[in-house]
Amino acid sequence: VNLEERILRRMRRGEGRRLVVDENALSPVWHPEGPVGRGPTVERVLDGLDPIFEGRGPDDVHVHGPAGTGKSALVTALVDHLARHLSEPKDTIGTTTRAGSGTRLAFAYVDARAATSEFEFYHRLLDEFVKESIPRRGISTEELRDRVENYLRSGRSVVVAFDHVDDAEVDHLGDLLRSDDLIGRRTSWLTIGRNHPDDTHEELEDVAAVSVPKYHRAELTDVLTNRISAGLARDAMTHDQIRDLAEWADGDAHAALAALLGAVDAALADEASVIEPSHLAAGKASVPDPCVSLGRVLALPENRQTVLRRLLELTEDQRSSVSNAAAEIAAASSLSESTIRRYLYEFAESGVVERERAADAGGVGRPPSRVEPRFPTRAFVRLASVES
DNA sequence: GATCCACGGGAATACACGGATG
DNA sequence: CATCCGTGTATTCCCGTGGATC
Repeated sequence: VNLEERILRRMRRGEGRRLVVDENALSPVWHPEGPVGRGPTVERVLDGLDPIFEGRGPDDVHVHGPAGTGKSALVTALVDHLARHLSEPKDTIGTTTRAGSGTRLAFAYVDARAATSEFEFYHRLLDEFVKESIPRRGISTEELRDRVENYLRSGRSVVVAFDHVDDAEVDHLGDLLRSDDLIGRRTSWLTIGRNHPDDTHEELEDVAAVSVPKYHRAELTDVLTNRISAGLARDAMTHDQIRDLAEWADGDAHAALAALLGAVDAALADEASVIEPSHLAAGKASVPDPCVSLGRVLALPENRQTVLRRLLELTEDQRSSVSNAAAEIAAASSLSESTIRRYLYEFAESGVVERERAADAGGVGRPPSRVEPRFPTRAFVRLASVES
């Protein structure tokens, strides 16, 4: 047997085995540089931002629409491109102003899921504006705020895209939008959320709203086809399967991608080279019906993600009460049982898990509640597998 | 020495149920 | 019968402490 043949044989084997070409392309929390479709929506957002093209700060805009409609994808791509074309290179803080260059613009994208405190918010903002790295310890929130103001002092205008405003509890959002100080005056907000502005924060009431419609089945099929041709081996999925997935997801791209990744996970566990119907079914089953977005779960601190991962390893039985689950998890964790219990209640509060009143076992006292995950389980395990 | 925030623990409150009380 | 009480859990709320980092 000659070398050529040996190599060809290896290649064939490798090809058969390689179901996934680029897992990133399949991830529900990854956004392509150029979103598929959504052209008219982009236009309407740009209409709202139009003054920036004349060097003025625009009025606030709120983009809203149901889950999985590509809001984040659209806005991240937009901010990215705008920054590339319209903003000046990042400055160091003390840099003196160039005279006579008109209003200077800067853009920032902040995810409320990650920036949960005022501190995190300003930190992220500075990170977007300024070249030098900002310390995370030993510096006060006030100090950060002052630095932001300082940055704005030289007449800059900034456009801040603030994503997921109604999804986490951002009580400081109100203060920010209403604030009368330099930050309030020189900042144009591009907020993104599920709800119509009237139902989100009172500060958003008069803001121009752009609504993003749900994907039609054909559009979602296109989105999926794009992702799949980039992420999976050729012919790993049939066109019918893709259509079926799009129909099942009912316009929710997030759910579709989460199920897809779940299906891929199942196929890999099977060492299969194509997605079988059973894999697709397993993928769908790994996305519960009321289901929080993967982005929210992955934005949780590492310790909590670990707890969630352990939770998924428990049997039905072990999840039959909060205390029970907490005890089981604590056994294999460095965290105390009481902390884990608190986490579980927090998860329930934010919808990441659901507490279901157990069919009462006739015991004395308040009946326990079973713990059910409400996030895409297989996709989560795949994406969160940052081993320690 | 300063800062933020994750941990951990415990107090307060809610709920379920059976039984006693009016 | 309606209400209250006691007991045992479940759940929520709150806050001091200390780690890690600047």
